[in-house]
Amino acid sequence: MISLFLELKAQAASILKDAIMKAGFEIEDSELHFETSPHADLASRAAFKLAGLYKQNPKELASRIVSEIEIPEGSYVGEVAAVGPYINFRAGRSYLDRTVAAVREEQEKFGCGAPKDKILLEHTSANPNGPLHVGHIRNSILGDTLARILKRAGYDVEVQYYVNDMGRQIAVVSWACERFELDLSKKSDSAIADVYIKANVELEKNPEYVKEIDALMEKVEAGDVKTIESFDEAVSLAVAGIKETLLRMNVVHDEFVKESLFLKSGAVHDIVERIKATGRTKIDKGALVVDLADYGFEKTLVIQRSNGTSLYTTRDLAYHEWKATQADRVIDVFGADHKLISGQLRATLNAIGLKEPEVVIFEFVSLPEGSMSTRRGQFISADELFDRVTAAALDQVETRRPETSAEFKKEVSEMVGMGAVRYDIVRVSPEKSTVFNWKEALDFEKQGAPYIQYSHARACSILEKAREEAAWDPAAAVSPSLLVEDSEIDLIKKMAMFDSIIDFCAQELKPHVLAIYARELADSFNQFYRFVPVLVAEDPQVRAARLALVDCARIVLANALDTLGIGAPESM
RNA sequence: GGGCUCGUGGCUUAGCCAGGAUAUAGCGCUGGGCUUCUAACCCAGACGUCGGGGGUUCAAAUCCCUUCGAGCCCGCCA
Repeated sequence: MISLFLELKAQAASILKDAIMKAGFEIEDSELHFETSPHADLASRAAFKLAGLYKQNPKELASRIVSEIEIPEGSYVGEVAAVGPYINFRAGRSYLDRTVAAVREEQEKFGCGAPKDKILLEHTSANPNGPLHVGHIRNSILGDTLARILKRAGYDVEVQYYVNDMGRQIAVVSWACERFELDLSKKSDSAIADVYIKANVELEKNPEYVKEIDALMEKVEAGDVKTIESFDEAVSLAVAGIKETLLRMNVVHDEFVKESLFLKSGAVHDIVERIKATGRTKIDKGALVVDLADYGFEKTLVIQRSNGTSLYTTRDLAYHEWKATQADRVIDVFGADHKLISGQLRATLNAIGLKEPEVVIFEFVSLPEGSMSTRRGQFISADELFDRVTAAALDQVETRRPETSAEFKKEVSEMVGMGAVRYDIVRVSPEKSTVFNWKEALDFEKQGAPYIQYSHARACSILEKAREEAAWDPAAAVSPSLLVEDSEIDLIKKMAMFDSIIDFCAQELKPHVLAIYARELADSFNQFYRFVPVLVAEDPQVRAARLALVDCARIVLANALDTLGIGAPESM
């Protein structure tokens, strides 16, 4: 079904356009300039535009246009008024009633769009040389939330993690596993990081070891079975740990695709030949480089080392070629350090006539002492963050709900803690760089995930009580028109926005907008909760309508939380 | 040195691409509210040269120029 809010906007546009024509002016649809505003459900600045075109006073134009307004029977538009140069539209009763009905009908499907194209989304793809750290999870959370938004918007989304199983860093890991003992009493990715860090210290001290690393890489590229096996072993250990961390975050990948696949299949060789065929390549100090000057890149892109081996970039080109055949759209979530290389990757793909990925870039998360680095052992692991956050959440549950079972406390603290982490990261727009701070990460006394979850739990609690009193049937017919309090109307209007928010986020690839919406929705519900009694409402019809509204709020809050990948506890 | 991104009350942050109504919200601060459906809540208040300077425009946080500050990139690493 079509989005309620977008339908309201479409109806407002048509009404406004008719009135403008009747007033004797002409205007393009794109010049109606609708916006949401605190003064109206929809406000048009069209009078400003016409004032410029017809050299007249915008205030007078607005009131003249409004005097020509005719609202058709059954329209979602309730009233239109000129306030200064603005033309303000207010949604009518049918819009509110229709919203309540739609949420009750569609339940967990509310906000879902019509089926759309296939999208292949890649995110996280951290090197398997250690555990995920707090920088990586910005990628995971952004990517996973995006995937959830796109799915709800109607896209057929497949999510992939691209596993570097043959780069230089993995050669170092493999070399490290031979040289140092793995402490397998630890989580496997953390054990890998330990030896990887040691190996890097060793390599710094004795640069001649670099030759051993080079030799390993050449062997892998040549298909040496034993070396490949030892790489695989190390990679599997790291990936197993990474998967555990992702699972705890509620981040889902459909497929883990290994880089080496594209070398084995010959795809890397083939794509190098095709790039050569464009005449853009040349040999620079023995290495094969691509000239992308006409795409605005000063520096050439190296796609083959002087010893003939491939690079990450080369294999990534082959991976992207394959992805292009798998889906209508390809989306990559990368850190800011990939800005240049992803631009060069896109240019190269374009040069050989392949579909380019849409790249979502997020800026860095650093520590007060500087940027994070697995190699130098300077990072805070995601696991440590999760442990400390859920422990802090458990403290809260223990003081707030001492009477509950240990199992309940554990479950709720996991939901609240992980929700807090996800929300904290997704609420900030990706182009903002951030500095990680423990005090802030462990602080629940702010309008974050727990606030939204709490609103959901409150709604559930009311419904549970109503059920206990055997006085509520969720499917019973009600009259939404009885919902006339300001806070009721605000809440309904906020719920009606959900599908257009999903739509916007999917179009702009901006998950933080949904995070903000979810908080505003919780705000609206909490205000309703504070000012409007539900269970003790005197009129049974009003009580039934309000229970239906609480149920609607529960549904939309749950849908919003689900799209953010955050658990929705029924009690907390 | 060159490129990209960011700079909004003490702190965090929305709005900027598609310029317009008193600049968004949270934390913190001040004051108030649980005999009423979970107070992880609600209400009220104080706090702002939208980094600085110039320009375009009837109108600039938003567009253009310039300058300062921070982050990232400019590897035969990924």
